[in-house]
Amino acid sequence: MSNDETFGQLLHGTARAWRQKLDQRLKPMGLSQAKWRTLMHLSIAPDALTQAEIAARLGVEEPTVVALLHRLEREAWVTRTNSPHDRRCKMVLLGRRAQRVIAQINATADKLRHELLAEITESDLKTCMRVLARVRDRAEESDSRQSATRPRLARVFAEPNGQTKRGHSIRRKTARRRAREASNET
Amino acid sequence: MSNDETFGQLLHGTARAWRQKLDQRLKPMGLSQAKWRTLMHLSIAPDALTQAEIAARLGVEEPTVVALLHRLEREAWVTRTNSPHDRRCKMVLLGRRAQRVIAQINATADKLRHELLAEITESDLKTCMRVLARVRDRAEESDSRQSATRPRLARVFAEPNGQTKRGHSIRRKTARRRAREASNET
DNA sequence: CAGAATTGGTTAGTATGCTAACCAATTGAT
DNA sequence: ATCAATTGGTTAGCATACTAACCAATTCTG
Repeated sequence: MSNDETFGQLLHGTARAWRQKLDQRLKPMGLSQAKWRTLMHLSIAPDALTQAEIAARLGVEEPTVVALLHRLEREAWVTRTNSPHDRRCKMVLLGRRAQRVIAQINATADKLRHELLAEITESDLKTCMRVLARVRDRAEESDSRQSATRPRLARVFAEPNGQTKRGHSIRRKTARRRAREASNET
Repeated sequence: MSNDETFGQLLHGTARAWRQKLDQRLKPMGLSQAKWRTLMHLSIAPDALTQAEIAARLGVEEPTVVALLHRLEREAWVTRTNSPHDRRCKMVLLGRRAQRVIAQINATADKLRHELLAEITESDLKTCMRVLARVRDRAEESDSRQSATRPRLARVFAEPNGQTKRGHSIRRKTARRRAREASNET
């Protein structure tokens, strides 16, 4: 009773501390975790992304991305243009500024990661990640059915598949399946 | 490279999914994770708590607690009164409403916890928690010194000046230690 | 004891996240 | 071809968290 009890606290506390620390490190560069993650996904993607794709990759809802991109655009990190293929879409592009410093930014995040994970055994880390993935999947399961109107959140990870002819038009469902495969979490 | 890379994502994704799920379950009762956690700490504590103590137990900053208590008070979950011993302090008390349903609320959270942690080996869980605790502690370490004005986090390190005049005045550090003991994380 | 430092609490402003409700465009089904 | 459903994006409104700046009370120090 008291031992499980702590898991939630611990999980949140750790996530919070991690985010806090990363934000602190990125701050001098005018960034935060959310912004950095967005830029990273943009820099990894072979083509420009739509907002929906960004949302999927970040694992957040679209309105969140709208606000996030507003801030990023305001600070000239990204540009948004209408897609010529689908007038509903807006393609998001890295601004020059971001392109210039992206490597440095990623290096910062990498460094922090290695710092925080130093001392952790490879095997322990694996176990931990397996547990986390399992818990996350459990938590994301629909409690019973919740029909099927809007698809739930799809987590997507950057995968360098150079195709996507129409580029911007990855279906959510497809993206989700792909993500799962690419990250062998299932 | 790609395996560590995911840890941050996984950590946040899991925490997010967990919170989301708990919020979803608590919603019918008019609660959220943050509110529930606050009520839980209040119900566990032997005496009324001050806002600073609540902040320490929740592991968040004081302004966050202010807003949180505003909402809880507005919805009649708690009452706040001035401390007779220290005119700076406000004691926070559980309202009748909360007292009545607190057990049910906790049961809901417990149930979710067991659901999400089912299938996880006792040993794996232990490992995972050990890793998380280690990572959190690493992340909370001050990078170098961070001056000395206000203590940074709620996880505070004050002087062992054991006074505690009238009992209600538990120092932050004490609160922190207590929290740790109560959840046997250390 | 007087001034300095610390502590409890608040406000203001910002960042991230969510849901609900909506419009416009595209796709699908008949 | 047309009407319904889906999808991309937005806005509005809320919840939760932070930092910075501040006031008031208490405690510490010289």
